[in-house]
Amino acid sequence: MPDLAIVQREGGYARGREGHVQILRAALGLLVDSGYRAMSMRRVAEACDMKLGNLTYYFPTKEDLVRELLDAVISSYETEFDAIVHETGVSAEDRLAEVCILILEDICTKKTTRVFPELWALSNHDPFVLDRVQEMYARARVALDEIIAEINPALPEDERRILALFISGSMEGLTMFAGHEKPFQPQMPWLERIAVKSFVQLVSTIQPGEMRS
Amino acid sequence: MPDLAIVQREGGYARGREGHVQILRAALGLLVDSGYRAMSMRRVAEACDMKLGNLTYYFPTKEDLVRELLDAVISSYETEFDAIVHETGVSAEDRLAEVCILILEDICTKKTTRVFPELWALSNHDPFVLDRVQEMYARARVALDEIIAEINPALPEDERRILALFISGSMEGLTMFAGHEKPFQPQMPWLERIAVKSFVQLVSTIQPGEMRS
Amino acid sequence: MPDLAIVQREGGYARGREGHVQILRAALGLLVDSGYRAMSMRRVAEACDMKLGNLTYYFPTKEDLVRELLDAVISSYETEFDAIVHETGVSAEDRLAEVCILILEDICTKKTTRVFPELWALSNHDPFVLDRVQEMYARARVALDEIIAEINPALPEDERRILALFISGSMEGLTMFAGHEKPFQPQMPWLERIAVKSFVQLVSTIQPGEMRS
Amino acid sequence: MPDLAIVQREGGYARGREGHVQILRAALGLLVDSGYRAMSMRRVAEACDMKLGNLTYYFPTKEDLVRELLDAVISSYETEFDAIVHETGVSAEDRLAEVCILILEDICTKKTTRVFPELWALSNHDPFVLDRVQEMYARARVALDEIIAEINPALPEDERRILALFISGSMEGLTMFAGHEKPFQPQMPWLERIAVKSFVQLVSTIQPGEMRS
DNA sequence: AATGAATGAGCGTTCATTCAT
DNA sequence: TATGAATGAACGCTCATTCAT
Repeated sequence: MPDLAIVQREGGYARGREGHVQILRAALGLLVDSGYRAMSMRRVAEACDMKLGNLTYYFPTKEDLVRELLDAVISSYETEFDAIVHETGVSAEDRLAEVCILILEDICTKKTTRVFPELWALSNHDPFVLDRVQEMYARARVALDEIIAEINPALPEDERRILALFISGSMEGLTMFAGHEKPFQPQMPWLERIAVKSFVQLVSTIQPGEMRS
Repeated sequence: MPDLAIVQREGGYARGREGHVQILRAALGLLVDSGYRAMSMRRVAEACDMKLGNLTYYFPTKEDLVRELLDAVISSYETEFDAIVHETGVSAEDRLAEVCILILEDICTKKTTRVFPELWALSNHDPFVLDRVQEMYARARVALDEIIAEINPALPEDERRILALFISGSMEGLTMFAGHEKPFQPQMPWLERIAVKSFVQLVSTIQPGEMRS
Repeated sequence: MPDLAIVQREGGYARGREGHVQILRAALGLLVDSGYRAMSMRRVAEACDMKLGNLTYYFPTKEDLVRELLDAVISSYETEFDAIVHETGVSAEDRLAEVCILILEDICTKKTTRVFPELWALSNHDPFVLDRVQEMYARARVALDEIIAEINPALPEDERRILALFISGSMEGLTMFAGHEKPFQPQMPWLERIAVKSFVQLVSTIQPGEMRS
Repeated sequence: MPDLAIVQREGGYARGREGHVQILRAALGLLVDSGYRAMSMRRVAEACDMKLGNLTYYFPTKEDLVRELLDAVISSYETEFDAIVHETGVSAEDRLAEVCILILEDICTKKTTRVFPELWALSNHDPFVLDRVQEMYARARVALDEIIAEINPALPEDERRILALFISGSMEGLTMFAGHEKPFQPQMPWLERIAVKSFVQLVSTIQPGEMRS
């Protein structure tokens, strides 16, 4: 079962919190294993040995469940990203490599390969999902942004941000090709080296104003 | 309404041939505007002023409709890609730039931004969709592959292929950030220049065996 | 494919008659192999390589098809029964045995085992089917009736008829137990001997008025 | 409304238990009055003043409903048969007569006349129904078997069983002719006397090995 | 004779939701 | 907290039938 960053709810009974976690875990499991369509209230209830009626006690509507699940999933990624950032005594280039490899390894996990395409699809038609997902990526880019600033201090802030966006997006795009059970999963190590080389080169050589030319 | 590469049905009356494309167009319209979940047989029928019973005359099962739609959508991209490939009197670097810009512009269209995330999500749980989508990307990489071979002839075939995969994936990953109505859509021109610079640099400088190190 | 006594239709084109037979045969095949529910207009059309529209040219409504099929099936049994009746130089008892064995063997055929329960079920809610089926059985009892008269001439006509009914019904009742692919099909030879012994004994020993006692 | 041997559900509220039997009764009513085809989920729901959605709460699939109904119907016959068996101080012949008359009277009830032909038809294409129905008849033959053993102790077990099968099948076969609203229903009393005479005579006079000759 | 196209009704099933217990 | 019961809408699909071509 995938990890979840459960936001502790203030108040409520002990069992209540447990129930919440149990439900979110079951929902995520269904999402990962069988896709968003399979994540119905009934199946979630069944997956955590709970009757449908009780599930609606915890989450009165499906939207409630989806949003809380979204928060939990995204928070878990955000805390992950926040943890990476600052290492001392390591060159900025090496730290960039580290961050990239960390992200690309994560892409290969079943959870990430399965959940994110669902989120991208949902975000096309649900502004709430869109906001939440973009917010998460923004947080993920903070680390990249800082490293880029170290490597290429001459770059203005807005250009740095676009650069981080490009690097982040670049890696996300490999999900569909080299993610979990995807045809090029075995080639992920090669892709990692390509990515790192390419990103370091890019960040090092790009000139202020070059992308505006 | 988005374009579709409709395989003209031989035989039948004109009315029937019209019905066929009408349905596919309506289905695509729903997929683009409201997502895969909204693409129900009933709504498709309604969207083309047709009764449900008649829709099942054209497409006995939803799977039939989905597959034919998939074929039509993907074929339209494939013919697009095939058309680009060979231009004479232009440097390989410029042609790489052209191909990349073409793909990145396409990513910004509503159709592409909306359809592909749905396909990525579907392909996680539907082997047929996975196959068809990967097949399409393989065709799309042919052009990149040929250009890479020109720029960097020393590169062995398998490494060239991974390079093309990286470049293609890189661009796809920008869909969620700079695609139609996405927060960084206005920055797509910058991203294009970053991408082109980065890819040309990567292809030109990478050494045989480097990605295997 | 089961035999059918096709009533030649006067007039019409050559192909028309062929079509009729072809359809009835296909319908019977479906009825036998998959039951009445599977005998839909669509499946019948498909089973005889015909488009639905054309099937409705031959049989405008399903009722038409069912009734004509019923006529054809039942006629085939009636002609079978009519053929048996008169043999000379054979004792009445032996002829009774022969008729019974013939009927019991017929019960074991796939066609009879499968079709008749459907007819019995249909006849419960469709007076037309009821009439037609009972008419057929009446014809089948004629042979029995004549033989009974020979064996036990003292028996009044109405009692003879009930006797024939009992004997006929007795045998029909074995369909569900010893018919085609039924659990006691291998024991049918034993049942035949029991039946013959029992019926001969019954017909020989029953006294006029005894069943009215 | 016909009788049903309802297995009381443990647990649940009274409302729910009522709903359960209400549904089974309504389903049986439809089966008896209008045949299996009319026993649709929608009509069953309507027949017990229930919405379709609620019916599927009690019986998630139609198969569930059909099987439980089958169990209830067949159980009611089985308990009936089991109750008959042992009477003391009555000759075996008289008990045979009693059992036969009981069965033949039952055949004349609307429920039996209507339900069993449906089951016979269904059992041709549904192994579950076939098993359940044959199992019921096997239970029904136990009583006959014991009585036959008393009347003709010399008969080996396997021959006794076939004899019981013949007698049982004989009577079942009268359903279509003398059952409820069938053309010979008024003659059922005559048929009863014929049957009893015939069966007693058969059981008494048959010799071991005779049916194997 | 035969196909193509369309309708309207019904089927079994799944679903999110609500509310009484 | 938790279960049981109920609703109403939608789903994909099959069907008998009709009619233009």
